[in-house]
Amino acid sequence: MSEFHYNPHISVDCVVFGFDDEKINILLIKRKQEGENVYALPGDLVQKGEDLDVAANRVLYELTSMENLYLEQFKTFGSPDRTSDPVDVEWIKSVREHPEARVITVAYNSLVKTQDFDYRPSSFAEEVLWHPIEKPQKLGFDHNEIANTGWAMLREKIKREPIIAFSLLPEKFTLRQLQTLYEALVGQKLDKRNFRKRMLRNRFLVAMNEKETGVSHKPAQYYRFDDAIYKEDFAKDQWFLF
Amino acid sequence: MSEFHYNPHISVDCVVFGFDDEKINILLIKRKQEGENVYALPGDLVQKGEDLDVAANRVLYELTSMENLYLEQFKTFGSPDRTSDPVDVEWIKSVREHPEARVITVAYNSLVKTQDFDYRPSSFAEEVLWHPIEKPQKLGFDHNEIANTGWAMLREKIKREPIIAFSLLPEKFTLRQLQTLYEALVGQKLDKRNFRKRMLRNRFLVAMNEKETGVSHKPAQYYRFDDAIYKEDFAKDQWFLF
DNA sequence: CCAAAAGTGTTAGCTATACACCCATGC
DNA sequence: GCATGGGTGTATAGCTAACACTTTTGG
Repeated sequence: MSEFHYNPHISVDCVVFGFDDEKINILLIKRKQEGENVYALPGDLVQKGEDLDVAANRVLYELTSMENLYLEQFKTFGSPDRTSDPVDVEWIKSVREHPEARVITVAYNSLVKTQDFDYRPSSFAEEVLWHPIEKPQKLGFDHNEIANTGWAMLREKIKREPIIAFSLLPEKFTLRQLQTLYEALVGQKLDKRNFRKRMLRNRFLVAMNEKETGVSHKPAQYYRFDDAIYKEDFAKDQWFLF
Repeated sequence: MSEFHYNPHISVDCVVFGFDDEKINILLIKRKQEGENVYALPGDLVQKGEDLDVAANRVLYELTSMENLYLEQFKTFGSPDRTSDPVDVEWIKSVREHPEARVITVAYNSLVKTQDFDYRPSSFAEEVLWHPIEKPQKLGFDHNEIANTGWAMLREKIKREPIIAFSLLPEKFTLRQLQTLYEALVGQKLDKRNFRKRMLRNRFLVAMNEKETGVSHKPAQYYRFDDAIYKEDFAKDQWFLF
């Protein structure tokens, strides 16, 4: 594949986190490379004249077939020696037209439900996988640094805008689901009664006329997230939980 | 000046805020350009193989002679049409070797005391000035967007790490000075008694054996910021004010 | 009837906010 | 002695955190 229409100096990398109703995972690819198993973040060069946000979506699509997720830029990594590991250097030589070029990379974050997206490796990705974030995994290039920074910044952001969390739940959800999600995000257990008290103060959380069925215990109330009420109450800045 | 050693696609822009003991200002340059007075952020292309953080410091130095300030990257701007205003296009043609190249720019933030730095225009800067942030000022390129984003992100950061604020005060300072600074940062007046109560809970704020002199009112107690106590008390995450 | 998760209230300590007067100094 | 900004306390309302038992369902 010719690369004449790529900007040899600028790449994007995508740090996609996925909630599987239990824990948070990170989306990785396995590179096609002789005799080595190298995991990395999905990322590649930007095209000439291509908007960065557009590039992030394209690159993720080309490698994983995932599309229509909300990617947000969080940091640009540009130290000249970010690609110095011999294994990485060899790989760059095999795929890049200007392997010697110094590349800065603009990193993007996303947070999705794993089950909302099908994925399938293509281009230089041999495999695509969701890797649990609690389990350490060595990545190529400086991708460990990028992924760790991305996770830290995403958590900071959720503290400021917890609304993000609701996008990870189904239309109707129970308070237990919401609490499990919050616990995965903050990385610690929370008190059930206090969690409910605080959460239910938020008017945008509305009880539905529906309960769980088919569970072998007291069925839980379903709630939904009301976007209109949310906007009304929090036009400006206010926040409760955290 | 030849540009063969510059990377034609990557630039840095510096959004430097300065506190003058009263209000917050932003550092601007006036470009040397025929018949137009164009204000802009200090910024320029990155050199080949140059670390981004290094480039930000170099560029700021070359344009303003300011050095040794702490610049922190906050966002990268890369829409293909960020430089479309005819006045900007003309200017680019006059100084760049590859005027047609699409440039993404990595933006850096800083927050300093205005009186700590001498400045003097050089390179393509005709003038360097501190501009009060309350007064709107049209800037070249997409620099208004960059400056506004930088200000918003700096304020967010100070909420999370208010320690930054102390770097803007002299070694010894009064609580009134501290309060004036906080009011400039949050953009609103605060209650004097409550401010003092909360602030003085912080052990790292230590009273000195010294008071103001030569003022025609009750002289104020001087305080200093104790870095060791700060680190001890807040090794992790805790914060009070805000 | 047993297991499993849902659902529910109270208390104590702390934090935020609102608010008004006396004090020390220079001129 | 007067103008100026420094410095101080209290009361109230709201929030956080800790903690244990009853309810509803399926099997």
